[in-house]
Amino acid sequence: MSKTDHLRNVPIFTDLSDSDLNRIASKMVSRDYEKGQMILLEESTGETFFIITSGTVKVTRLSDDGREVILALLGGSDFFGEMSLLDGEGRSANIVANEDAEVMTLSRRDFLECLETYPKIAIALLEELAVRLRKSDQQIESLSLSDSEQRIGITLIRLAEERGTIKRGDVTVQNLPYQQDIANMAGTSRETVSRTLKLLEDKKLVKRNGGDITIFNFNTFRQSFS
Amino acid sequence: MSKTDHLRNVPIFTDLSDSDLNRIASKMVSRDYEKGQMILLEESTGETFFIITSGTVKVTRLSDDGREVILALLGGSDFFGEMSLLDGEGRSANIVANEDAEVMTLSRRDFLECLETYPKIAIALLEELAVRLRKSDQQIESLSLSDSEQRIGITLIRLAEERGTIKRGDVTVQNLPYQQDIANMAGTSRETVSRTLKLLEDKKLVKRNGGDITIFNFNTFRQSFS
DNA sequence: TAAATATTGTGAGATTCATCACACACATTG
DNA sequence: CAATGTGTGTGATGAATCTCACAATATTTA
Repeated sequence: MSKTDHLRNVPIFTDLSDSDLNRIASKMVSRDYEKGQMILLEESTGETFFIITSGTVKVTRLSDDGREVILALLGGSDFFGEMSLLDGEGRSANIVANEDAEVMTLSRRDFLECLETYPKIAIALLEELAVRLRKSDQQIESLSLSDSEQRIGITLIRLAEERGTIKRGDVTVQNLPYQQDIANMAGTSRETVSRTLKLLEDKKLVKRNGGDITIFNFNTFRQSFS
Repeated sequence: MSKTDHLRNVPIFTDLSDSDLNRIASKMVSRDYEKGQMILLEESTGETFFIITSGTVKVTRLSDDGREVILALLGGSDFFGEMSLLDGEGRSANIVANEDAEVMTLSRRDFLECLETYPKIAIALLEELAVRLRKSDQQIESLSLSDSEQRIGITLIRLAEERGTIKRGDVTVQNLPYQQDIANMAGTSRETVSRTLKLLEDKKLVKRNGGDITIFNFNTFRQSFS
């Protein structure tokens, strides 16, 4: 797939004409990262905008004592790096390749120029940030009010909505993240994730199979956890 | 103060000329709310953009059983309502007047037209959303990793940064919110807030005086809580 | 395939914190 | 002033869940 084709799939660029896409694509540079490799470090100032063309990355914050919070898992056509380009602050999160990943990058100058030149991009980006903010708010609510079973349920829902496949009302997520990562997404401990997944399986709400999980009756499941 | 003057203080409008500000101001309508009055309800679709001209409001989410999470306290020159205008989703939070408040409103159509007409507004709004997203991420981290003392400390820092007055390195916040509201901001219980504030006072980190609180050595305080 | 490593499962004890219950302080109101 | 309301302080208790320790699988590597 060409650079231009990749761009077309990114929500904030979908409104552009082919020639505009080409113009932007010509300014972008590809980079590869191996699993586990750090793409962006918390301390560095953000100078680059990234679009993921393959693989997945995780967006994290780390505490002094090394504990990790996973803010998001991003995959193909998702983008990141825009925050510090926009507000000029240093990075607030780390980005790590969760599996081998390929990204396209745009420099700060070119990115900001895009925003000025194509107001549609700015507006589409506003929409995207609004969606992210909304998700963050939901997560803050769930961390504040829900017990660990609920939070883990909600985390499964997030995963299912992002990478699940539907089949007759059931949703299967292949290659569930490690329990430690689920714990870091749900704000709980790895052991609690282990016990809770077993509990959900005992309740016949989900079925595990190797690294995959199937959520039965996804709509019902979702309702009972939010 | 005239409508135009109010607009000038709002970060996303600061770059505009007086005549542009006047144009926008002419489309805005003032409204008053009494303490405790609901400004926006979770279920309604957002059709209005709001700028606060006086008073404060709280942005909350409610669980089924009535427990509340306070996502933000907003005051003069802050704005809200933009999220559902941008992504078209229904509102995700409630807005309540925390004390008597006066706001200026802009209709959906006029707001979106502003964005198209003045790309600078769109870019400034992007910056603002980036800042908010950053704060949300910090809060998610603190809810995930910190104990209640830390979370309450961080909440005090948020309050101090938004409405505190500095004096020789100490910061005083006048009219601290009720303990129940602090609890709802910090994701803990009212009783824990009571005990923790006493603890912080015993440690000589803060001093309470009526409804006011002084944080000694604010920079040190901030460092030890983040 | 065996060995080594990584991931998951599970019991038991320690700990934090929410909750309940009620006392106390302070202001407001009839 | 009594009476009522609203916010705060504080002990006791129990439940949720974190942590530690180690066993059981699964996966990768030699």
